[in-house]
Amino acid sequence: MEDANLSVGYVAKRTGVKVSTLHFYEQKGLIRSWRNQGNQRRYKRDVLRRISVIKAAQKLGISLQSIHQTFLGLPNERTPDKNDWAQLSKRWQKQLDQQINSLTKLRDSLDGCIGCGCLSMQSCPIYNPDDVLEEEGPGPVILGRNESAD
Amino acid sequence: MEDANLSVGYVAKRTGVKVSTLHFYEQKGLIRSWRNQGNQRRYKRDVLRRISVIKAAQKLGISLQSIHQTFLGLPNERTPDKNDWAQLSKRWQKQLDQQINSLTKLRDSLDGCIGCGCLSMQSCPIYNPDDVLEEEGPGPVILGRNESAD
DNA sequence: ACTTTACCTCAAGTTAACCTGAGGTTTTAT
DNA sequence: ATAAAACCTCAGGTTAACTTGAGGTAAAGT
Repeated sequence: MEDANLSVGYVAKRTGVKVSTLHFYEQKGLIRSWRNQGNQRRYKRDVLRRISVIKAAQKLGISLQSIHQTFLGLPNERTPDKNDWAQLSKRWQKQLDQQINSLTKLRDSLDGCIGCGCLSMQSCPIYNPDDVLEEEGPGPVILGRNESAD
Repeated sequence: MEDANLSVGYVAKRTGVKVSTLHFYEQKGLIRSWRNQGNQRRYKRDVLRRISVIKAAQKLGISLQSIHQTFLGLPNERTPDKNDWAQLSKRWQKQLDQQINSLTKLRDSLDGCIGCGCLSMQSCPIYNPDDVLEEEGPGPVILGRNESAD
């Protein structure tokens, strides 16, 4: 009953993803399996959690790539325990916080900004909620009072 | 000075998108242009706002498709005015609100949930922050106290 | 006038995240 | 002992949102 060997079909049903997706994830290094006599995949139970974590992370807009990166922090030898997962959770919470923050700013400025006459690609909080000004270009051009901007 | 005819290059520089992207958007019906003598694209000034709105919406995770849909609400004959844009803004604010809500729930339940023993594909708030239970399948299977779930 | 620079079109390539199908083997159910 | 259901591999397809490139015209700078 420990470390049962689950079939793809079972895992697929349990997690709601397609078998092909499991193949895909395996190929991407996100999950692992061993093979039985007849070359069929078998999984440990922790694959279920892995997959649910993948799904969760995807909801946050995190790419498989970066999920993969994060998973590198998990132990390979032993089955990850609560602490291991909790750490991932922490990481993603930060990301989540930032995302919520960005979106909140965006929302708060949306009405005032999108409807106003000052929409600027370079300086508008809508376009640049937080962060990155576009690098290139001969200096910021502001849509503004100086030009009609509709 | 009204309804100036802007070139692709100018629009590209102003908005920070590539010329090819403008072609692409036009082909998708998101922006419009007319041609000059030499068959070159010319834009009205409102294209700038359109593009910034596209960018904004994309930050919200809204697809071009649905942006296109929303844009259908804009007047085609006349240049959209503040009211027109404000209405779009309203729509997206709702979506934003929901998104923020989802993410917040997700964040709040993340630590408690991902680290616990009850992670369930079907019922866990991580996996289903708000909404949709997976349709298919012979009834929800819960990872839980009944089975070791790591 | 001449040479860059900017545009144009159309076809094809790119990345992410999967899905589909063909052709063949293993398990499982009866 | 079979037939059906589940697997396997590998190649190629799909969608979104663009980007790149080839081959050629137009506009701008000097």
